[in-house]
Amino acid sequence: MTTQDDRATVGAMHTVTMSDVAERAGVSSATVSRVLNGNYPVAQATRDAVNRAIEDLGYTANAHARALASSATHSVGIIVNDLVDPFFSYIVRGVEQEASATGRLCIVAASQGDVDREIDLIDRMISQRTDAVIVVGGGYDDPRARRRMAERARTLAGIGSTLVLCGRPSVGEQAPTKIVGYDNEGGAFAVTQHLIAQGHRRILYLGGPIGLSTSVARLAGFRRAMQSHGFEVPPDLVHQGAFGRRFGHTAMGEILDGNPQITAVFAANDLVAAGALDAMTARGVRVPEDISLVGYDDIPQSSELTPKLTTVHVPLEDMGRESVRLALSRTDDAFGRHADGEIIVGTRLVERESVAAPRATPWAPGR
Amino acid sequence: MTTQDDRATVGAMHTVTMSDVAERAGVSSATVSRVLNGNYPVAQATRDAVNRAIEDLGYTANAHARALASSATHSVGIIVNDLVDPFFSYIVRGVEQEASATGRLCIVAASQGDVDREIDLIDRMISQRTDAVIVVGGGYDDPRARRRMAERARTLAGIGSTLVLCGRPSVGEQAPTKIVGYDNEGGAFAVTQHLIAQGHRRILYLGGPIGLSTSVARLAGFRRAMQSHGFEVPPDLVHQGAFGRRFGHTAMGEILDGNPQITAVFAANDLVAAGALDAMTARGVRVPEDISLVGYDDIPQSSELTPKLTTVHVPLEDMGRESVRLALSRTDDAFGRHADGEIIVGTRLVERESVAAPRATPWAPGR
DNA sequence: TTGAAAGCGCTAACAA
DNA sequence: TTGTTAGCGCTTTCAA
Repeated sequence: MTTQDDRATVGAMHTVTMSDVAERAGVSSATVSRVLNGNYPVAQATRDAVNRAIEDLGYTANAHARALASSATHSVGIIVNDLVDPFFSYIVRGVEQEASATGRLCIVAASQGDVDREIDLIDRMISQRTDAVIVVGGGYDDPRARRRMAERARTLAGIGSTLVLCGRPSVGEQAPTKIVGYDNEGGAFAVTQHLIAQGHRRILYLGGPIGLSTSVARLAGFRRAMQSHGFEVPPDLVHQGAFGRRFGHTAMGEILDGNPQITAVFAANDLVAAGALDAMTARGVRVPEDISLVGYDDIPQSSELTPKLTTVHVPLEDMGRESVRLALSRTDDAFGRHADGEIIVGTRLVERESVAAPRATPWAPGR
Repeated sequence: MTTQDDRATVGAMHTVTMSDVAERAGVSSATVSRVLNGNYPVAQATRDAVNRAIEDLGYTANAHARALASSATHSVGIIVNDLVDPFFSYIVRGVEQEASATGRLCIVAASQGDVDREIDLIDRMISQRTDAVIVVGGGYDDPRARRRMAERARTLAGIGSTLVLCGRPSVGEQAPTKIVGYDNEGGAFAVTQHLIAQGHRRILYLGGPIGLSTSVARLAGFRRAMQSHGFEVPPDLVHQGAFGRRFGHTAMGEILDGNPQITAVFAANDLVAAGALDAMTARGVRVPEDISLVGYDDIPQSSELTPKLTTVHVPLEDMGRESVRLALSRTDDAFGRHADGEIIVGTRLVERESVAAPRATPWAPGR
């Protein structure tokens, strides 16, 4: 009577299908489908019989057959650089939450920042016919990459899906994408202003891959703020490279050893800031007494550093959630004005403990 | 000639299928399938024609139709508590790497520690017919949960898939699962030994959900080490609760304020250790001068704390990779002894800076 | 309220 | 080397 017994009875292992259930319940498979989906009236007695058969047989519907017949996959795809980087993992968490709240499964893949791999992954998601494919994080402004991306956007639109660019700039007006972004340049402008207001003039800009859209925008905001106050940005005070903690640590160490005469550091993201902080602490540089430090993104760890990091808050999890909401909202452009396919989430300066007024004389190595 | 033009020509949007490609290339769809899969010889000229048609039409194979016809999904499923917790995200990263190295996509879902939800997610993965479903992290020793899990394992085995328990204890000898684990109890024993060897006697055990297998094993190792030296473990020096940073912070704070007269803390994992460290630092407790601290897992952040944390290294990413390898290795038990369905990865004590000999008189609040 | 039957888009014998 | 032909397991008209 139990599942196990029945299985044993069956003998040769044969995947249980809907018609097995139908046979056992003495109905047609169409009826089984109806009780499973609950979208058509079925007599209570029939329903019970079917459910009992399902239970007895340990039947689990085949999602692929279902997808093929109904062309509804109940899944979303998401592509990130790296699954352990908090920037991405918080966004993934948001996506997963919203997906699962709407009964969808989440296919996630890591591109490791490789453009070709990213395109390849999108193609695989297209194969999966996911309801949306969400590409996260900055991209490089390569015309070829944009073109390929735009092509994918069209293909996806063609199959009733949506390409969402989350935290990544548009790939062209023509491409049918939706966008969830935030004002990178503005946020950078704001933190820089904050530093300037405290009296800082020689500020080091540290980190971020050269050419990555996110880097470009943050650096631009930094530059604009400096220039709007008539301050120069000497080339030796702009050190780009990467977004990781290790980069922050190494680069900051080298720079400090070169006696840069700076009073503040603008790290391109919080991870870089954390690394830079390590390097400073290791050299006896006090933050913020000797040198002030700001980051970007406000990943939760930032408030757990010593000192707590002043940074720009970006609602990562929300961005993830909004990405799937936006993708799923069928803005029927066929009828009149379509709802905007773009969401710009708010960003704000979070003042904590890593910024103070500059010292009279900048910190110098060799105590 | 271009993709776009052709699409425009088609008129009403109709998903491009294999027979569209076949027609355009003037061959049968079987031939298209052959060039796509490259598993049968196809004349070069034919191959070229087909590829051109694919290109022209912007054809992307439907993975569901493929899965249905071939019963091969090229996907693996993974279920974790929380995607942003480094313990899990490193394992997910390992799984994703290995999956994608073998041409598979990765379906990931978060259970938020909810047992029912976990079972539900497994069922959804079964629906997807993933090549493996990997369940990560400690479980509660609930007979009902074990039974349900064992049932799923059987179902999965029945469809040629595998349930992998990664960092989670067996659900019974009978259940056809594979296991990737590590010696939780032994690791806990080892760090505790280390603390004892330094001279510590009053050691606080902090964190870990009560009853969660991982917690249980770590606490057991702690107890065994203490007892093997004839030391008591007073009930007020065992504070369980959760695995998060916040718990570590709050609980440690309260305990310190109660003047516990301890010389060391064994945090159930690194996150708890990090939180406890914050609480200590905030109260002017110096680690390790006043109180020593150890953690568990060796998440990368641990070596970035101040002081760097002494902890037990667990190869999280490897565990993820091994989980999919193990699941995919078709150990044909039909023919003789099957390879062991269990991998126990090595664990080791990592001595860093957070442990020292105890002070003559234990730290007490109120400076 | 239920059943019959025609696909969904692809793979895999089996023939040719 | 290629085509024909059955399905894979489900949904969804269309009838009854």
